[in-house]
Amino acid sequence: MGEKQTLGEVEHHVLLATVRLGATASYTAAIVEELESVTGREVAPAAVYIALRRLEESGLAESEMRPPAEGGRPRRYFRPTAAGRTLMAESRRRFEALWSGLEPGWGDG
Amino acid sequence: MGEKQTLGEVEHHVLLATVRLGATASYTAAIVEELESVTGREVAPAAVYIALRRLEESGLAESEMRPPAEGGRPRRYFRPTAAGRTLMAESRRRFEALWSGLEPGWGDG
DNA sequence: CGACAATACTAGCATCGCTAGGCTTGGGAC
DNA sequence: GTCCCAAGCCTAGCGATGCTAGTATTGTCG
Repeated sequence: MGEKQTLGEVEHHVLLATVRLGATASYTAAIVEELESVTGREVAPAAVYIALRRLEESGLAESEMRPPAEGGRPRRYFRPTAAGRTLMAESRRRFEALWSGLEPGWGDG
Repeated sequence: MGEKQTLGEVEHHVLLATVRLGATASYTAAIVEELESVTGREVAPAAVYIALRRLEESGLAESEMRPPAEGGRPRRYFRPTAAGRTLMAESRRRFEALWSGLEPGWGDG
């Protein structure tokens, strides 16, 4: 049923951030910070959180509540499933195929 | 104000196809064929057409009806505006930043 | 204890992705 | 010419995604 074929841009970014951060650091606020620092674009925590939950619904990510090692209130940590990783890789392959032959900076002026 | 900040995956693909095809070949059916041959993924002509029209509404693409050089009924030819090219380049930069440090095939297994 | 800060979470709307069609028109058969 | 067909344009409308504006919960510190 919920066989998704495409990832939205934010969904894709958010999944990539969970990979970059790893299992011990990928909760909402850290993902927001990672995305802003790597891409330079602001993103609302709720947008990230909702994207993650909807990805979980469609089987592309999974999560668990867990108190951080340093102590403090429990957070929800996310990571992509195998299906999520496959879809990310396919999406990347499609973009690279379309970009190939186009100079990286051709649209800048 | 229609100041778009992000491109959907299909929107982005479709804009890239218009660039690849150039001004004399970028009408709906040709774009569909280009996308399928380059990305290997099927896409409906109407999905492409609607994406292009919505991009035009938000100032990221422009179009005109024109009979093809070979003769035949007029077609609508599309191309990205400067704003569209800028947004494509920014979106690409964000993806590459997030991908950097991750092997291209890490999600394949 | 009470206030504060961090974080999870929800509601709801605008935009995007897609399917299932209908409409128009050039060109060929006759 | 006129009838037909295929190419290709275009629309309606629904589910998925992106985002804003919040509320709820719970550690920690004074």
